[in-house]
Amino acid sequence: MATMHDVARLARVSVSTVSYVLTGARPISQATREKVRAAMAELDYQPHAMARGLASRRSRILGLLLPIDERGMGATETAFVTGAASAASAAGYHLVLSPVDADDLDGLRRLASQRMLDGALLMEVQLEDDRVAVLREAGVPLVLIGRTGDTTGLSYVDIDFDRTVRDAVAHLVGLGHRRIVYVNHSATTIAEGYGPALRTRDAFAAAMAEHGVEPLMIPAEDSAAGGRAALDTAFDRAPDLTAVLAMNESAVFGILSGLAGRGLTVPDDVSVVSMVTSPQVAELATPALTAMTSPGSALGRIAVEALLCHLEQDSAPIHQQLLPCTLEVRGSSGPSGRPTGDAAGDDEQETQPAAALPRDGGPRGVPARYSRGEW
Amino acid sequence: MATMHDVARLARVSVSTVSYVLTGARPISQATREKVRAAMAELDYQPHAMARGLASRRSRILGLLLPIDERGMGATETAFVTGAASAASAAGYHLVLSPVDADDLDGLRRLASQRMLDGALLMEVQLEDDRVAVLREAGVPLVLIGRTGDTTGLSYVDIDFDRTVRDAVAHLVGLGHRRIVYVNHSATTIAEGYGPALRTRDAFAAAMAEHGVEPLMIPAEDSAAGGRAALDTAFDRAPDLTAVLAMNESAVFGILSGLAGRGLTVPDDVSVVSMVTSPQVAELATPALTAMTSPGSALGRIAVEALLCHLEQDSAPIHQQLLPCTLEVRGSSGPSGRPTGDAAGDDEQETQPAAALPRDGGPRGVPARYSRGEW
DNA sequence: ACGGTCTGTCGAAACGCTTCGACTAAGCGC
DNA sequence: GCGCTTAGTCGAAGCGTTTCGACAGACCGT
Repeated sequence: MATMHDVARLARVSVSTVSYVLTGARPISQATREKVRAAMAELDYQPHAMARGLASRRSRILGLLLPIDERGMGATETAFVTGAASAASAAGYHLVLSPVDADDLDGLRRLASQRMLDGALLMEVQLEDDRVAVLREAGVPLVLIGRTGDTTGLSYVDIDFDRTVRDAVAHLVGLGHRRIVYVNHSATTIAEGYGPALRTRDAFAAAMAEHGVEPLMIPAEDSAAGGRAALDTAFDRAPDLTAVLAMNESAVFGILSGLAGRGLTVPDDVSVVSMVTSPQVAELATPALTAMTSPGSALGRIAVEALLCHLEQDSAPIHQQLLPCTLEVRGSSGPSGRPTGDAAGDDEQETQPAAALPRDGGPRGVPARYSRGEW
Repeated sequence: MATMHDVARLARVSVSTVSYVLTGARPISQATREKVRAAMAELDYQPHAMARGLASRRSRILGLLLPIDERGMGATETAFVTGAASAASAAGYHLVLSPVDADDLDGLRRLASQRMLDGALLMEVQLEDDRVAVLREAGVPLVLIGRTGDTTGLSYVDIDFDRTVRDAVAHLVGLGHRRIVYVNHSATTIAEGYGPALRTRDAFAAAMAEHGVEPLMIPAEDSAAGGRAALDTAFDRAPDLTAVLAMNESAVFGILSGLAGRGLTVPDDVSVVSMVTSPQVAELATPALTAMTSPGSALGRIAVEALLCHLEQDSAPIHQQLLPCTLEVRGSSGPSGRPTGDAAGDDEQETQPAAALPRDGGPRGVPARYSRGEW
């Protein structure tokens, strides 16, 4: 392997000159630069990552800290990871996958003190997450995926659950549905303070209230059986339901089969919309699921870019961004045929001032569902 | 951050002594060792990864080379990745995720010459894969996930497709099925020489022949619609079919819905077995899919361990290992009720000598399906 | 008492790069 | 023509480890 010395010798310049050609840290004349470039090409020179890292104190390695999660990653997380990896790679960085047990704070501290990571992405952030404090103390620039309860001074990217739920509810209300059941994660998951479950619960209540209809939430275990059980409960408590909004990818398949078991057709009798779902999974169902498609890989990319900003100039402002899931209408949602016969329900929607819409929301006064393509 | 110098000063020894305490490369007296340990603890010393890497010429970083694949990773690949990451982490190594376009050989060469990777795992290996040659030239120790056509001198781990198909077929034949259709990946995928599609195709033909029944393979696009289409073709060509074995996770859901559309019940009228499937996905279907569960995370772990062997002692023998998917019987397979009425079909199975079983196969002479738990 | 092997320790030279200070010319305003 | 800045280059000092050769002493058989 050729080193910088070899290049310098061949180009008849000093090592530092070669380095400056590479990094651009100081001006180098056109002529010299070309000589050096030629020498590098001839020797097939590649800078030695470790040496560069040691000297410059920057490893060009980013850490993706994922909790060791026995049940494994879902499609959304996977998309996130690959998105982050591509973005890092495109920027000339490497992404290391570090599984750290969520409560192995010592392990995390050790990892951080090895000075191998220029920065880190923290996945599956809890509302209260000690890992954040550990990494901050260790001086590791950080971007969260998800949010802690208190986000002051922290950069994060997360799904805009509020907007996502609103869009989903607007879609269903727009189709004439009034009795909509929200199937959330399990009761214990909610009790543990799992952010997405709590945020969507509240957003659902708010969105329904804005449309003047009553919210009903049912928790469900993350499984097909859990979904079926939740459906039974749902019919107990709201026999006239015409639509189900489900947070829970596994449960939604149980709901589908539960409906079929009751002799109900989707979407003619009951509409089903799945939250935070990947197209691949949505297409598995019959009919294919109308779903809020998670911005998995975009989240990954944005998180990496935000982190890189912090690295390039440490005065960079903190980056806090929410991305909504986008509605993709497939076969599992349709007009409500049954109870209420009233036109569409646009009026209720107007009662929500446009000011409540997130930054990039459509033109003022236009309800969200019209400003977003429903391909 | 404390350095080795600080530790050495505090412990009143030389830096090299500290180093020897850490690496064990030379004997150090009990007393000194404890002094040094104490100093390290007091200063909260952590070795600097880059410096160590530069001096020792070993980065303790492994690369996971995954092709940039727009349609993303499936559950099996994801499990593989997390398995590999945990194994690496447990061994004190880091795993970097390097998305490299499958035909960007220059990019790969560049990556390899940065000397950042001690070794690499190559995912989604094709039957002909130039990346292998590139990495070998660059002198990067390598373990393949999957196999090239010619595997001489190469270490790999892969799914034992042959055995997996055999076990699946044995399960169905044992249930009395005679007319079994194999739904493979798409015709173009097969034409491109995608290993798993070819290997399972051949294994299916062989397994069926051993049972004295005629094989029928239908290619299908990787989608629910593709599965439905394949099912139509299947019924055209074999109206009396009683079982479907499907390679293709997406297609299998289409097959299920296609069967329902024809008024056929699973498993009473037709049994369905899915190949290389994760439990999570299998549970989504109704009824839950009897499936060959892929050993995703075990593959990852084993691959990493094999790679580490090559690093520790470069004389290590090449490691070639196949892991079968394990049959998990759920609700989608059952006894064939319809055409043939003959007992079970054990006799045909015995014609395959046990010698063909891989290393850890059950006791000799016992058919595979009895030696494996069917929980 | 004498080489000879071990054990335990040290100092210094790498490892391959970045970066700082210094120096030389050249270009500029006045 | 004077000092001043600026462009372009060099040499050397790190960065924090590992590792090699050297060496002092202890322990051995003879």
